[in-house]
Amino acid sequence: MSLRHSVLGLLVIQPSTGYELAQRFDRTLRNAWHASHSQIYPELAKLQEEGMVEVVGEGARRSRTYAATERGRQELVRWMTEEEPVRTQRNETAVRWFLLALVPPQARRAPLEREIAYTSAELADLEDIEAGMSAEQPFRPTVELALRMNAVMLDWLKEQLNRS
Amino acid sequence: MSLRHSVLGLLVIQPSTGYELAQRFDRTLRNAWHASHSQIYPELAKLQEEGMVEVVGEGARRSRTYAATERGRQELVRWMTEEEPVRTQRNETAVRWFLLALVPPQARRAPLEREIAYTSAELADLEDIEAGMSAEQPFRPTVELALRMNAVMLDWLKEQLNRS
DNA sequence: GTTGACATGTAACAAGTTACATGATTGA
DNA sequence: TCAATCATGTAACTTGTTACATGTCAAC
Repeated sequence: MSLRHSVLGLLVIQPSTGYELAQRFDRTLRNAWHASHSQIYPELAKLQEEGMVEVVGEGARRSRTYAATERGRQELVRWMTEEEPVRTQRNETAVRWFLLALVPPQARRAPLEREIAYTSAELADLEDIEAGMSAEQPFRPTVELALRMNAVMLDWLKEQLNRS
Repeated sequence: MSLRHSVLGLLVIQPSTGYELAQRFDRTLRNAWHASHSQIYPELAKLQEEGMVEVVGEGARRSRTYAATERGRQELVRWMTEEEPVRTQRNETAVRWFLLALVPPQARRAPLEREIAYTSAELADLEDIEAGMSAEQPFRPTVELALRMNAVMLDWLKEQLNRS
């Protein structure tokens, strides 16, 4: 269950409301983990009960801003250093790319062009994020990795298109 | 639900028993989708009921070999070309790499070395697979993509280690 | 004969999605 | 005042995991 450690990590980086966390999952963890608000709110309640997070502010529209506690920060480091990673992945896009060879060549163009459009947009997005980041930002390396991976993917997709 | 189309795809590539499918998920779809036998067997039963797969042979130990039917093949192509891809991903390894910056530099070496070991092994594996593949194999491009991505990841991990 | 891989299945539980529900605030 | 976005929550359902259960076959 990476949900709890993703939430914990996001809150260590920056205190947020549940609503903001849902957005941050979609923006900064897009290519790593997905969580919707219906999962986030109950998880925040559980984490609070366990003393891993606390409410540090209340705003408009009954919103509560949560932050990780010292205990939460320690739990995150423990998880990162001591717990054996679960290597199972779920990525429908990767499944589709793998199965591309099974689509007859004439029908391959459409899905390939769709994937090229998607990946180009992702790449452009990452370039914008990188451009707005100072060199010392602790998360810059993560963006750089995503950037390199997306560039490799886009190249590959274009090669596949040229061959069909 | 990519389970059904992953199963369908694997069976189009090569007829298999449920047991073999479980192994193929772990080998060839490692970085795309995971499924365990307790999910595969009921899914095969459902796919058979719907005429997407059929039993093409029975072997030792009450094993049944399934293959995709024409209907199954058509459904797979329909899914690949017409259905809007679900872009949500779940990848604990990616979450961990993202959160690396939150681990104090002194504690970062251990997880980084573990990830380097893991990624090197994956890369070596992929190189073996590629070496045993003829140039015309329809799935060679997929292996090449995985190879390039793993190379990028390994480079990145080594950079991170050098910086900490 | 016994260990390990092959082979299939179900049940209980946990995690994740979709749909339902409600209300506040902002800006056009 | 109306629509969009902010904001939180729960319920029903689907998907996925872990544990339980059983039996076959080959090699040592």
